Amino acid sequence: MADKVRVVLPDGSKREYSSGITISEIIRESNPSLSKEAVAALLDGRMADLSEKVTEDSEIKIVSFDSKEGKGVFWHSTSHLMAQAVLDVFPGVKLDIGPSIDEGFYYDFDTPRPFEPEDLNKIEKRMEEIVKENLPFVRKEVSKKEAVEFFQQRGEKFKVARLSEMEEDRVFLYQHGNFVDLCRGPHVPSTGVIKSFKLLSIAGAYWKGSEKNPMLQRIYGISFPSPKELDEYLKRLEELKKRDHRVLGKELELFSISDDVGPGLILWHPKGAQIRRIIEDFWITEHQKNGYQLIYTPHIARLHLWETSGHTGFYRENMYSTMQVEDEEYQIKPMNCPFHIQIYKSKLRSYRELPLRLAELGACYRFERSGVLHGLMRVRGFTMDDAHIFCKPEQLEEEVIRLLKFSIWMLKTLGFENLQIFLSTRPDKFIGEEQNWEKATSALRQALEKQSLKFEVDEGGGAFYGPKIDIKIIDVMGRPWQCTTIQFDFNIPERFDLWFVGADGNYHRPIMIHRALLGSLERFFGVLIEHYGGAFPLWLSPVQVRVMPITDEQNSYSADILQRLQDEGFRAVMDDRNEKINFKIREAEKEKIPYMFIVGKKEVQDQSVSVRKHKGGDLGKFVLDELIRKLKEEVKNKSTE
RNA sequence: GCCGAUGUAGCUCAAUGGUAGAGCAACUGAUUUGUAAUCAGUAGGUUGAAGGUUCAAUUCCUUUCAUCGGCUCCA
Repeated sequence: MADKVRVVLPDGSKREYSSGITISEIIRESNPSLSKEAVAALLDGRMADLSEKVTEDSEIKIVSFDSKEGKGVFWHSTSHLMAQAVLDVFPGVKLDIGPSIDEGFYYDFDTPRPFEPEDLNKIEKRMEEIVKENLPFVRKEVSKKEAVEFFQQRGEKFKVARLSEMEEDRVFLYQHGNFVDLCRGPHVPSTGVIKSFKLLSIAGAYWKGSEKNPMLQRIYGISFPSPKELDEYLKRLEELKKRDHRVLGKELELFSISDDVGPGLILWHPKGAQIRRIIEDFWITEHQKNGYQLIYTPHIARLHLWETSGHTGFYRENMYSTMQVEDEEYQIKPMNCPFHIQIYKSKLRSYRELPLRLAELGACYRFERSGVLHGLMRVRGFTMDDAHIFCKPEQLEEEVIRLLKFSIWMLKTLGFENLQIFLSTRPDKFIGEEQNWEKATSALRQALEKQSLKFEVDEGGGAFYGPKIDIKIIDVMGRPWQCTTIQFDFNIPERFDLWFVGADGNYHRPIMIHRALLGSLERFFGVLIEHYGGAFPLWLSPVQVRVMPITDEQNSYSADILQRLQDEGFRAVMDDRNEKINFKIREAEKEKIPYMFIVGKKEVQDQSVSVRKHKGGDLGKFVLDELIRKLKEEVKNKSTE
């Protein structure tokens, strides 16, 4: 081992240190301000503890809370901190694992009795004490055998079970105080770094996520380097609560779910239905412009159809039971594709007809387990904005390019600028020819690359019947939602024995693409509500203008304005109740109506309108004609401002 | 489906083993009002449902339905 090591520092400069110096010493010496930020380090690109010794020439980068990795380290360390507190407060509890997640961390425990909400306070109190003790996290390398013995002795059967599945011979233990956990690390230097945390919820979670395994108790939490950041995070949670589509759906009278009707079944109230209708009209018009033909298909079909499609096999658990009609079994549809295929099959198809694009807003019913239902986001009855494209293999790529363009344009028009694209490739279990998979997957990839779209590859994430592209939209709160899905299907054309006559006069198998752009109208509406926080842009808003006379002397003038607005095609209403203008404004603001037209004596006198914009305050007086022109422009542009 | 929590007026919430109360909303009346709540009055409940314990249950117990947070799954 050399006496001296040459180290490339985070700022790119090089320095010499005596061998065995720790990373944190180097950082503290070379850049004290960085040392405060650092939660861990990258040592030659490998995640390392700050306490790790440097014994070779190497490059050091710091990992701070600002980065994804840094957050992971910080949260993971907090989960250890919490686990210690849990063991201190509830002796006899057994440990499973406690990773960091996208937002925060959790730890799974095996407990004699479930945790109660008050337990979280007790655990938090103990955590605070441990933070004050500022215990260092110490890393120790041991053989797997030693680790097994150690945890066996402590009765940590889940740890032992997980260890026995690991392939490595050498494993790492992390200790702070009397708490020892099996862990790859790295960790923050000491418990004192974790200044600010909150335990958020308790949940049951199956061991290793499988229903066959026993259920453990999971505690979720979040932590930050400063109380201020925690505060901001909790405020964000509040904001999310306010935007919750279930809350807004009720407040704004958009939709409801009735016990008497059944869980997961949506009642669209007039205002929600109005928005849906606008989206549907938009969708229909644009599909027609884009070479789709609209169709309608029934809600039920003979069970036989679903046997042919294969759904009774691989999709059975999501299907409702059949109903008996004149000694025939009928099935309510979980998908639209078999119907669309019947339309394809209704006559002999020529290559000249391809690509054939059949589109339908089709209502589907799927059985979802009671525990997974969630407002509009996860329901049992929903409307897919579905289409099936039948094409020749050589048309694939162009078709996918068209699809991507169409989908992205539509999502952006609806207000979603940020998208995430995923390409899912062949899973282990698949049907169809391997070379077809190759062709199709490369068509998808090429289509993405030709438009220089950024995408992630989900290896093996495709359906068993074909590869796919998924597009997720990122809403205004930064959350991803799955919408568009473009899936190839090698299965169904075979099963239904689909053909077209080629230019060569021979029969050929068409390729089929399933696709949905918005996903389902229900889920998309849910996302839309949360994205806009219920304050829809003018073109979507169920009520666009509310005309509000100040006293009943202006009622007739207001009625004229209302009539004019309605004649011009606006969704306008009048509030001529015997109330103060402040009160009317307050209600209109709460209902998030985009424009309030206020008319009093002055406006009647000079035949004008005072305009107030939702959240925008008083815009001043306008001539009605000019105003109508402006608003029409705003609707036409589908402006999201 | 599983684990836990919750379920009281349209909404948000309170209360006690002795037959439920507030604010907002609704309705009625007064008020004629200038950019986020005018005042007064009236009405509103088989306390999610069913069963049990008890002299007495909204409260305790059992079952059930639904919702919420998760697990699992997905448009």
